[in-house]
Amino acid sequence: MSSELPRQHLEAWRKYYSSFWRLFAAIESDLAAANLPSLSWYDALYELYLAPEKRLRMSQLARSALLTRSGLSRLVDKLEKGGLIARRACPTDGRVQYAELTGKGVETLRRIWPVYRAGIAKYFAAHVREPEARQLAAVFGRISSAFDEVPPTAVS
Amino acid sequence: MSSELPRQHLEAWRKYYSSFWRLFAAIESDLAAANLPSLSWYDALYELYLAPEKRLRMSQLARSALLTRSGLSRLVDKLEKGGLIARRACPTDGRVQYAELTGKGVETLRRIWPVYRAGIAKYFAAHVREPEARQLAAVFGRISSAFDEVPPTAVS
DNA sequence: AAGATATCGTTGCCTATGCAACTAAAATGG
DNA sequence: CCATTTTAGTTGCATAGGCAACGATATCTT
Repeated sequence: MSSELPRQHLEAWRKYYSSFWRLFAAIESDLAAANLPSLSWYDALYELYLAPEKRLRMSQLARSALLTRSGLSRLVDKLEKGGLIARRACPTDGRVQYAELTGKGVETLRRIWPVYRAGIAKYFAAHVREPEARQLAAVFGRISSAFDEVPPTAVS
Repeated sequence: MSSELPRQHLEAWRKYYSSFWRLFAAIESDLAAANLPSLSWYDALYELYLAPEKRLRMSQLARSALLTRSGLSRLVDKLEKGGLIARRACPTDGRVQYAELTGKGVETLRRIWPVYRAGIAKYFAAHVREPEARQLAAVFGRISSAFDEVPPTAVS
């Protein structure tokens, strides 16, 4: 377990960390200014949009949308109240609920995207050259997928 | 205003975004497991640690710690209650308050750092080669500093 | 097949933090 | 030098989201 942390890496971390918060705040602020829902709504809707039949189990949507199950449950309440998704019972397992994207949900996604895209372009992409973008995708792909590895079964 | 968003850049954004949340959650979770304060405490304490005389005005600390002034005000309440900082009035301007790091604050910073560093190493640095780290620092430095530019004076 | 255990989603409760309104203290300007 | 405006920090109120406990259902064990 490398608790080693070279100077360059620490520097990279610090800039990564602070740039993220600033980017995030700037984009959220643009969305709010346009009277659009926040990124957490977008994330959940988009995951459903990508899913087969535009629906996912609650707990899987939670994972995809980077929330806990309880957090997701409440988010789904709001999305459902707004008519953006519908809860559907699973016919074969009485415990599971599906969240299914509605037409209105798709429409909302389409209203959010232009503003979100503009934010990504303005605050992020404008400062990243194409080869750098490829590199970032590669590096963060590795970092992210390390979390997907099978969790060590108790004592690994 | 390039609302243009090339494929590579979008891909980089998505991975950047999701890897950040996972990293952040993992590190926070490690800190909580070690009975240590969260990153927001660390960030504020560390900014004070770097500051001349280990103190900053509230509003400047807010900027540095990536919080709003109101959020910072409450954070400072807790840090003060824990004896990690002290509020000090400014002798020349009755409106300003300084937050000043105490010895106990420094000590807390030192208790947090090993766990934080291990998290950065394990979840982030382990997946980043040295030249990549340099590149990340450069790119995120550019992104971050774009936010420091003089704000456009009303109509720019 | 019945009891024990595990899993899924929801809910109670708590904390963090943002916005807008407020107070006090400067700064400005007439 | 008083009146207005600006600035710094704090506070009321609201929302987001986590943890742990719960109820319902499914799976496993004997």
